[in-house]
Amino acid sequence: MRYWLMKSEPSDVSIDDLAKRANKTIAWYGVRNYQARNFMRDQMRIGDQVFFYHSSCKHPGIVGIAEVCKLAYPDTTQFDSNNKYFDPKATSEIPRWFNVDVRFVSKTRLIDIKELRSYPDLLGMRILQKGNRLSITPVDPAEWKCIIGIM
DNA sequence: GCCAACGTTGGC
DNA sequence: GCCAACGTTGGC
Repeated sequence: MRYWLMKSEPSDVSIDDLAKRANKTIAWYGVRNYQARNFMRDQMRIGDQVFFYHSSCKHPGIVGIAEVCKLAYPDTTQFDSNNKYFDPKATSEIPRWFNVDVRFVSKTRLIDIKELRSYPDLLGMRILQKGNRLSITPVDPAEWKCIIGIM
């Protein structure tokens, strides 16, 4: 089982939105970066644990835990010309973008980026590197354990 | 709203 | 296949 950190803009989908959904589940649609796509498509397995991270907002940081509950399949938004994630180069025969489904596990207190930076054991996290923009990043087990420990 | 960092695009 | 230009991300 692997651990991940997945960013979402709370104005789009927040941890509360996830908790309120039917089955507490949502498709992680809208990823348009190949590296992040590959993580979902090639590496994520059912049961993988996810830190749910709020980004591009007033209080960026980890706000909850989710888990992968469905393996990657084509992101339906790529085929919808009315959707902002529409990709004219994608076809149902050759889809370009994939997403997993994630299920709500729990809310946590906000662990903001400043606090994350305050723990030496976490300084290697991808999310803390300058210029990092990847919306999905692996979290190593020691880092996961450390963060769970401070919750 | 600024702007550094980075991924993608497209002309050559 | 290089690389400049461009668009986007995301913390601040």
